[in-house]
Amino acid sequence: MVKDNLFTSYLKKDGLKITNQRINILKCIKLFKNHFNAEDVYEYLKKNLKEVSRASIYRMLPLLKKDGIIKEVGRDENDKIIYECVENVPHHDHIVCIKCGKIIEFKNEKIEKLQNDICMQYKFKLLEHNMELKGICKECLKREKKNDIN
Amino acid sequence: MVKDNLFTSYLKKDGLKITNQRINILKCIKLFKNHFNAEDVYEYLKKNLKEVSRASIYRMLPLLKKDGIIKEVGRDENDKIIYECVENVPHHDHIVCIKCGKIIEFKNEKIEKLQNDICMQYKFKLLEHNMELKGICKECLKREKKNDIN
DNA sequence: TCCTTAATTGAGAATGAGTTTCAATTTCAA
DNA sequence: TTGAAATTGAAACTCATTCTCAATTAAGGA
Repeated sequence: MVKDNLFTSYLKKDGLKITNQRINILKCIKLFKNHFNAEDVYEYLKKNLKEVSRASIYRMLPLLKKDGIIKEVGRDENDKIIYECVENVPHHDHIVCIKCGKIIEFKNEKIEKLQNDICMQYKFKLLEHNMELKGICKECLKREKKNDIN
Repeated sequence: MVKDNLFTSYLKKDGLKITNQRINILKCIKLFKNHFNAEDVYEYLKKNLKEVSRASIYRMLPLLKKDGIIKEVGRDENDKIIYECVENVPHHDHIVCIKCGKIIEFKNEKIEKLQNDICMQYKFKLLEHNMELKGICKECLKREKKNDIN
């Protein structure tokens, strides 16, 4: 038997049964202020004496993604899916340096507006977007120029 | 011994030995006008009597990606990495319906301009960008409304 | 052309993230 | 309280990708 609380409403709305495992997974992902993967959830719950099987976690994350609670943001170096909790991580886009890996976060209202316009034009209801600019940062450009004096 | 041709220049530039396998892989990916994965390359070469081992293909694709010949554009339903050959697929962005999977391709000059401005501002040399808008298409919205009359 | 050596290849084994199976457990509506 | 249906977890499984290593090959110098 699980008491009613903030976390149950999502489960109920989605027609999912309220189990301790699901509540614990939900509580856990709300704690991550940054990116996380399935293993992070497993480890966190294990350390905090709320063991949940990996199977349940791997079953839950795609559901949470489908419902927009979390967002898939890529893969890490071990090919694990990286997630972020939407309400914990305010929306932003990324500029990534392909040389040194530096990441700059930014937000541009004009682009967001244009994205909305485009979706209107195609009669799409826009729910989210991902934008990643890839290039070379100031420092790496400097380094490259130096090395060109061969 | 492999004759010099259009495909060898890239390999030479990168300090890679010119092998028939590499030439065949290069020829193959230049033929794909759309997305492809490692298995597509393997199957194509097999059918065309130019068998190359999967190992060689899986070794080659990350090199081609690193050098900007091909681009990683996501994962398919079997979790295979999807690539596209940069010079074969003119630049565009995507609107994806999260309900039915429909993909619309578009290009917006204003957004491209703004992306450039942003990179200038952060002193980044912009090389490429990925933008994906996710939402619900007209048809799926209609279907949803219909089903709401419960 | 012939050698040498270092890179490359391919077959098959290994890896590992994620999925599935199924018996046992739990939820929850009646 | 009860029972159908959903959920769980341990372990087996899947399968894309990577690794291993012996055999082959490219390429530069003699």
